[in-house]
Amino acid sequence: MQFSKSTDYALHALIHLGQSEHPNNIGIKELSATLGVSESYLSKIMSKLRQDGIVRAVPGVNGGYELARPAEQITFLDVIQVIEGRQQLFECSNSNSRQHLLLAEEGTVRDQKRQGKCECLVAKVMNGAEQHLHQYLRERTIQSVLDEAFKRCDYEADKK
Amino acid sequence: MQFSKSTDYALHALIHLGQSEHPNNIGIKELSATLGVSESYLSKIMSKLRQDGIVRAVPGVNGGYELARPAEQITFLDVIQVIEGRQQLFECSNSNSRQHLLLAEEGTVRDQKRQGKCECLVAKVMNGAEQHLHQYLRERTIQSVLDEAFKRCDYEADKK
DNA sequence: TTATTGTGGATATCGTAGGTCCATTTTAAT
DNA sequence: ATTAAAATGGACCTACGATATCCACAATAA
Ligand code: SF4
Ligand code: SF4
Repeated sequence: MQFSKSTDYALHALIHLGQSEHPNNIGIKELSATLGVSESYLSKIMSKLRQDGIVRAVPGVNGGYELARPAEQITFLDVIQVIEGRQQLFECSNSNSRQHLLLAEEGTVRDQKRQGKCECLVAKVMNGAEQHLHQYLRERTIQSVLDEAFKRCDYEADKK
Repeated sequence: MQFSKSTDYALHALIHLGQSEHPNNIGIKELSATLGVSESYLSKIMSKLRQDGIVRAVPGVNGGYELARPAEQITFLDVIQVIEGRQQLFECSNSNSRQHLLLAEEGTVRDQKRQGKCECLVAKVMNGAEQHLHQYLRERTIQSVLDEAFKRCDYEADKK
């Protein structure tokens, strides 16, 4: 149960894009050099981010990547879901077991069949956990990290 | 980013142990039949739970497993950590990159070296998320699921 | 003493994370 | 229009962990 390295890379890449003052785009070379990740691999990740509308990409001379929307509208949850996929944290694997009958919500058996969803007591706890996690990650954006970094920078400057 | 099937099995096994009225222990055969999981595999999982003091096991005739402590003292977090391990949700993979210098806490560089910990801005967000998740999972116990199941049972009985 | 039950090591399979390479396509600059 | 720079996507590779099985052995209560 860990976030993949790709998520790590994606977050750092987006932070770099967000902090950049350049008017022009940022190429994979610069990103690769900054993060210390191979161009080949990083480009796969950037490609995913583009497909999901997190960044824009332009090929050709002086091309590169830029954020597709303001950094304050790119949440950690967005990034994580693009890279890790959107499967649930917990997916029941044996809803046909004997035990299931005791824990599943009898009253909504028909709803389960209709929607393919499972609202048993175990899943309820786990899905609740997932919702909490998502809520937290929805409140953190690329911009919020940048803001904190700038704040800290100012503080360091003041000391001198 | 998903919990493993083993975690699923472990939770269900513990719920079965907790709900059982039997004075004697419950063998792997019964657990296997109830959950619909092979004896071989399930015994591995039970073994882990035993090593971490969640259940007690006794071999021999009429042996089996029982909870090592009351069900209200076995949290979801306990179970998950035993099965999934205790690695962090997020572990930085390139703290030597150029970018790291901008985000890491300059003022505590020496602390980082001493403790081997990383308190940068990205990790701060992710570790915060993990703490939230853990807090939620600490508040749910095997007993709390059983209680809800009983409550629902009574409700169903009332309707009849 | 013995039948029963859990333990742990060896082994197998399979999917996926992590990564590389290259041919192709797209674009801006000239 | 040409060309060089840059992103794209497919093929391919490797290592590792999740899932699972089997069996010899240890422990225990009847
Ligand atoms: S009780 Fe819930 S988690 Fe357990 S088998 Fe049924 S649906 Fe799955
Ligand atoms: S900023 Fe944090 S997450 Fe990023 S490389 Fe440095 S320590 Fe790792």
